[in-house]
Amino acid sequence: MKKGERRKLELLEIAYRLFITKGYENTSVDDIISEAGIAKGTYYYYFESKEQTLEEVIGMMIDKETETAGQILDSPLPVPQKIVGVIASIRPAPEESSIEGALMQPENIVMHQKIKRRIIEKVVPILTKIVEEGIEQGIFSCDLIPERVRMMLVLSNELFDEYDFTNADVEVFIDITEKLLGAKKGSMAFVKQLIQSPASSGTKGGRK
Amino acid sequence: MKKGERRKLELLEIAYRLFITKGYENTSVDDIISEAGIAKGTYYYYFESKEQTLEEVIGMMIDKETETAGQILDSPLPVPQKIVGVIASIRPAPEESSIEGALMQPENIVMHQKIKRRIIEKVVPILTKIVEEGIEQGIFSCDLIPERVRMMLVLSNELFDEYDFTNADVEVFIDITEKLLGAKKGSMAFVKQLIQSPASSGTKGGRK
DNA sequence: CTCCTTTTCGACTATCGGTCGGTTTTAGTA
DNA sequence: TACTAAAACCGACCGATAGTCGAAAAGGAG
Repeated sequence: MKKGERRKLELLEIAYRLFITKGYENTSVDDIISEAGIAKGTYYYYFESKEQTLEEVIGMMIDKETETAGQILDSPLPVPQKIVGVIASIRPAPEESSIEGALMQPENIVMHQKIKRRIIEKVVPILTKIVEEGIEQGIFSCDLIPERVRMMLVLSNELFDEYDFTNADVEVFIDITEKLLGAKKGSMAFVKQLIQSPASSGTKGGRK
Repeated sequence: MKKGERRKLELLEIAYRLFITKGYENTSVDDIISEAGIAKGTYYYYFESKEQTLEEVIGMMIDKETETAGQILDSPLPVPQKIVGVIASIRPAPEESSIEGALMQPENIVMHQKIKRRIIEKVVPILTKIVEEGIEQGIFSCDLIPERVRMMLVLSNELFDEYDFTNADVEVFIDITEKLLGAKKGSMAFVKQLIQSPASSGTKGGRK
């Protein structure tokens, strides 16, 4: 049936917006249904629980955030750019920065954490293929690729999700990436241009 | 006054135990007070909120988990062993594995995450000093030490907190650590002996 | 004893996630 | 068109839970 699916999508979008602006914990089911103009029963006709709604909202976000990564894999870009592109694609887009800002508020750790985990899981195979491509081209040289790729992703997530990361962090991250993949020293240095350290442009300093 | 502090500590210990066994979300304030044999009002005389109780419980756990790290710093162990010791110290002790097991249940992500963050923040300066010691001895060679140390901790936390990590993960982690600190290849290989991969001894395979 | 502070009490409130029995809409079918 | 079964919807109600509050003990210090 069509009707039902449209309604569910509508609810999902309302939930998405509310979860992100107010935080998951601070959004009540009543908030969602009053905004949608439906009754409690209707909500629970579409969702088993509030938690399941969160899970589906997260699914939506992940699909949105990872589809770019897939496109990059099939693009004709040079391998190092592909890697940067993929890592950048799972970072907040400029126009969504306010969203991601909200994502990091303390009341959203749950959602944030779940998203990160699932994104990594989905991106590892993509990045693995890219690295293998780089190895064939003689740019990289390493074994245990999925494991290495996973660590890269864990690091980039953990570091760049912070409120502020320093230029030194970026420096070290590039260094690790090169050594991790057995790339030539400096071959990833161009990343520095692409990543804006919030600490270097802002007035407030200090970690965390 | 003495009376009050003892009571608070008592409550904190009950909360600690319940949070860990049942999970933070699944532990009600009523659970805590009924176990302590006090009234609701008394609980809120000592704590502003349930959330603040969690914060204080976490503080306790962190003090306990990081005091070992401090002792290792001042011990006469060789530098590589010190590093392994520190990293191991912020991992679940064998006799506490059931506790940490509960820590990783889905209902405890919040607590778990908060703990990890704060432990890393506290351990970075300690590990930094150890690495500096290693540099003086010519074992390591690198700059930007706090940043590198932080990444090591982020990785070890993220990897070894998983339900299962493979031998390949350990392999790569060792490789990264050596390259990160500019250590000689193989100088950290002895770590392998110390870390038991749950995937290698268990029957169930597959990541996550 | 009196006065003040610390500690304790428990009934009460507000909110929230979730349930349930029943009603209306929709869409297919005779 | 009339009937029917399924899909969609409703909202009163429930149980649990975090947090409040005014008052009552408990415990000194003078």
